[in-house]
Amino acid sequence: MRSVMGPLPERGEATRQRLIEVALEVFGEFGFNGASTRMLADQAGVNLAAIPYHFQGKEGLYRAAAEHIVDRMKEFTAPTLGEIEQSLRNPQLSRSDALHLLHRYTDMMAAILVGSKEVDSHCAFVMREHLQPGAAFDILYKGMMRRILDACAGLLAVIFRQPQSDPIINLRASAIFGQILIFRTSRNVMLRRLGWKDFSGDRLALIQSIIWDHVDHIVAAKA
Amino acid sequence: MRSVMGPLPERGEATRQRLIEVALEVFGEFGFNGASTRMLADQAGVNLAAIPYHFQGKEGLYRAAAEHIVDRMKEFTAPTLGEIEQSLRNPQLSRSDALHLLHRYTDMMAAILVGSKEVDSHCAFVMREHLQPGAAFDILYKGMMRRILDACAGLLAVIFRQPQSDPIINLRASAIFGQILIFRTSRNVMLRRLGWKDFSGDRLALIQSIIWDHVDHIVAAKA
DNA sequence: GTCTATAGTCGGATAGAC
DNA sequence: GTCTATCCGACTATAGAC
Repeated sequence: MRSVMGPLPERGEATRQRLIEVALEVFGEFGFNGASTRMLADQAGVNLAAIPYHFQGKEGLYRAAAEHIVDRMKEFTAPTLGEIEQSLRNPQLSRSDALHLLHRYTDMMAAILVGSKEVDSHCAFVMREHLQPGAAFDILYKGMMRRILDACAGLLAVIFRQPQSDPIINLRASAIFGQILIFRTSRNVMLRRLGWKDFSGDRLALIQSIIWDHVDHIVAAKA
Repeated sequence: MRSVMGPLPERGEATRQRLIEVALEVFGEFGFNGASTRMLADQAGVNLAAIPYHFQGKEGLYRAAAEHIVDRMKEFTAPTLGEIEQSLRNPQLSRSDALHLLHRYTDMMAAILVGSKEVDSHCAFVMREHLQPGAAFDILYKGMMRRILDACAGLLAVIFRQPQSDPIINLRASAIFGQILIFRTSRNVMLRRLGWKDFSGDRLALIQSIIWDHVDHIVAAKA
């Protein structure tokens, strides 16, 4: 009989998991200050005191949520980013191969940033931390943002035949990434203008094709 | 003698002005929840009770700050946007004229969004409200964002010979605008990657030239 | 590991003197 | 119009029973 054996050893882990899941949503929607520990505990169905116990406080839970985002994002991006990184290690990588990889890169990033409803709160979390770097900025930058931008800059360096350290290459990479990111940062404005409810299905495909059309023209003249 | 005549009638207006100035900075830096009425009152050098008295509460001050941003932004953008709007009313506007206006548009928006340190807090305020629409979203959207995007979409409609209502034109306008906006939304990431302290002077000019290089290639094939 | 109860702090708004 | 004093609610964190 369980009742005489005390709590299951896995219960603590389950409580941690539930808190992190809820933290992603609640911090994403309301921000660090806007979210209260009561919200978090109630929505996770756990006791208020579990937060300081498992995470040494509200900020610890916030950091744990950031680490979880990095892990999930790695799952999504690892196949494409890994292939790009491997290709970039080959000094004979051709421009047409780099172009092809860049196309896969923009499609993948758009699918994640524009299309995925699952990561809605994840993105809001990251955007907020971008805007006002706090306890989780380093976790997010070193864990994912740097790698994502490095991949784009690396491909552009091959296409433009410039060193990747060139600021211009990095600025180009940022601008190109901005074409994708705006559909996330200004999602509410876009949807309102277009009279759309979301960016799902065919609409994502349309956005992907427009972004690639733009990127293709940007790099075509040099390739 | 002033002392027997009570407070100056202008004092109330001065208090309002100081509160709004401080509100722009403090709400911009800490967000609505992160900013406390005590911060706001202390930093403005006014009494705590002045906030509910003049603005019917914290949220009223927040809305007043949003209206102030709209007014300031109109000052900056009015010359260029006014000219674009006037040109667009001419049904014979040529593609090369539209192209020229688009160049002025991207340069102006980049100067404001990337370069201007003065509006640092204004931008943070707006970005935050984009991310999580609240009491000020309508004020900002109807007061400035709509007009800014309409101008870009209008020019693209001429260049691409498509109706401005076409979703594709609006998606293109958004993507182009995203190339500029990312230097604001991801400013902290960019500066960190480049090892720069800010985007002032020559660096702004470099960013403007890269953005126009991209936009020019995007639209050149069709013009 | 989880719970209740509570401490201690800080939040925004208000009443009433000046 | 401004100020002080204060209310009351919400917050995070903790102590201690189970």
